[in-house]
Amino acid sequence: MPELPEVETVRRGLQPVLEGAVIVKVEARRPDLRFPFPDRFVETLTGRRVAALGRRAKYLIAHLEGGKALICHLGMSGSFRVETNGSAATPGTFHHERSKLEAHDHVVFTVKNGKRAARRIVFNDPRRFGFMLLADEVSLAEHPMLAGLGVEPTGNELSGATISDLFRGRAAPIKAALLDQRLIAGIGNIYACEALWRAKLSPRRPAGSIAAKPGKPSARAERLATALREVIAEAIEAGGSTLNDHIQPDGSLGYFQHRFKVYDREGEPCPRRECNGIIQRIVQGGRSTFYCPVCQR
DNA sequence: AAGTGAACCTGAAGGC
DNA sequence: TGCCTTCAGGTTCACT
Repeated sequence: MPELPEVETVRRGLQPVLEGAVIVKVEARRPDLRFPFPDRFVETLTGRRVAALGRRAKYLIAHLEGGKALICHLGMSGSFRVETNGSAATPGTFHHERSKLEAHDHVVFTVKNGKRAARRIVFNDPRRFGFMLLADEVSLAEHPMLAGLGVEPTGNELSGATISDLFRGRAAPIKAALLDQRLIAGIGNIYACEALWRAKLSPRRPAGSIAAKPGKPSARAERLATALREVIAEAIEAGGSTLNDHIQPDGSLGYFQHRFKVYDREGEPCPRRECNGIIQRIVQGGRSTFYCPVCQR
């Protein structure tokens, strides 16, 4: 389920565990995820200290001392959990046996941070659409997975003018354009639907139809930019609020419960006040789209 | 070139 | 109970 907000929540959860820690052990428990693990995957990571944990769109990037970086994607079903290793009252009692590994636990990192007990960080991914790759820090931005990514929908990078320029001349439905990572990077199926509802824009509308002439403002593009920034920011905030000491009580990270306005609400009344519409489900590009045909134009 | 649909893989849920 | 179909928050590739 990871879109940008979930990945950012995972990043914030792992950051205090990983940053400054040394990866003392790596286990790849199968030869591949979506892609084969790169050559010398385990050897390259073992013994390296994590300098920083970053994110680009839906990619997690662990910057390692020594010039390498680990690029992770969670795919559809990937998640990390940090093993708490018993009670906090008995530090240093880390157990090395793999007694608690579960189905689809594909990668196990053991990290040691200063005097604290070693901890295991486990990557679980039933569908194996996730992947882990290695890159050189100096050419990270040119890595094939990152080079073509579009603008980040966080902060102030994404403006109405930017969307107007990106969408101008495009005949594809605006919903499809939002999912195109080469334009805006990090929007997934849920937040595309949610943002379009907030902006009162029909997902069927051609993307180019909200663009203004170059240099002119577009009220629709401005609405969409604001909706995207807000829905992403609120989701990150909600995710962060679920983190207790950066680790959820069950040890898992990143997946928060959120009540969506239209996503997965086919047949329910539109939650917008003074709108009498009923949420519809349509299929665009093979993916479900949920929207209100009354207030979204 | 841009747009659409299938493919990758497993598990959950619903219909019969 | 069990078998079948459909669907799932992502990306890539092949085809029109």
